[in-house]
Amino acid sequence: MRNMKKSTIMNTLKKKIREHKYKFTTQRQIILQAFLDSKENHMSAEDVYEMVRDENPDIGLATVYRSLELFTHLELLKKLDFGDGRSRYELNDHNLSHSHHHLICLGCGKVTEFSYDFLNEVKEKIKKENGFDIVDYQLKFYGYCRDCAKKNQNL
Amino acid sequence: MRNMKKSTIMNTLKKKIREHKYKFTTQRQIILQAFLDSKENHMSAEDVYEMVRDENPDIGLATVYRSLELFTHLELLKKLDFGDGRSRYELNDHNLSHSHHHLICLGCGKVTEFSYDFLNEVKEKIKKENGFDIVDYQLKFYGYCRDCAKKNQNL
DNA sequence: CTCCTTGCAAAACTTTTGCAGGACC
DNA sequence: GGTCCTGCAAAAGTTTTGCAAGGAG
Repeated sequence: MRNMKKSTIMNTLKKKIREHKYKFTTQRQIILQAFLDSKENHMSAEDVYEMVRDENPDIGLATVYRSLELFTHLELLKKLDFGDGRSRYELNDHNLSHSHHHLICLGCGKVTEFSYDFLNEVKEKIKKENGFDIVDYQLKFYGYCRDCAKKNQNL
Repeated sequence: MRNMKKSTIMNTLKKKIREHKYKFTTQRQIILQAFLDSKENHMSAEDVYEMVRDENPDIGLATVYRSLELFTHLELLKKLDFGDGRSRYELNDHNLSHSHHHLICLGCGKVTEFSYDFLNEVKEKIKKENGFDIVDYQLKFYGYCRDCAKKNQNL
């Protein structure tokens, strides 16, 4: 998905919203556009609100929250938690078996992405042992990034 | 750790608190005891507060929050997030390579625990590729438990 | 005795909600 | 035109903080 043209992605998102009988409003489009344009991959509601105000200063924070909730429900976004007291969101690339995970630095708080496929082998095991059907999963690693590991050595 | 006598565990926790030059106050002991006694493995601050008031009605909610933060910092507890808007805590059994993960049911919200070791193989890879030193990790699976999967079929 | 810790109350934040007006299809 | 959606403001809920009094070592 990251390789596609932004306008193509927007059309896909638009289609998904309409398929579910929701309206593709200006506000919803602007919010989705923010995710396509942002360099920050993990935006909080407040981050989105600020980006979106540049485009349309009249938009309300409640609308941002309502849209993020809707988009998460429609699986256009994934809701993440990095333990900093607010929820964060990223575009959902619908690639379950090749999804990425997050390396969260305990020193500087930086979040890096990391690819590693392991779901399929575990999925079967969990189904058999627990009778639990996995739809999605989240894997977070906590530790120290290169820079912070270096700083720790100097203490 | 789950197999040890509670009093032995409490002594270990006490020792750890004192090692770090913090005081082992009555309130801190009562809060830790709540974790040892609770049948609920994943307590929110409010859950802890309610358990603890039975023992000492004068304890303040702020004290609970401050203690949970301290214990997490000392790695006596692990802070978890199941996406229900409040943080939850569990005893940290310091068994990184045999740690457990959580199966969160999207139907009924029930959280089940699940053991699966896979850290060691990934740890090296991440160190080499990203220069990132892993200290801890959290793995959550979202899906449908046996009961809810059955209900879904009947729709 | 000296700090660290606590309780209380207030504050700070994030997120949710009610409602009247507006926009989409 | 009917219904869904938005903005505003207020509310709700969780977590944090300031401060004076109290307790542990």
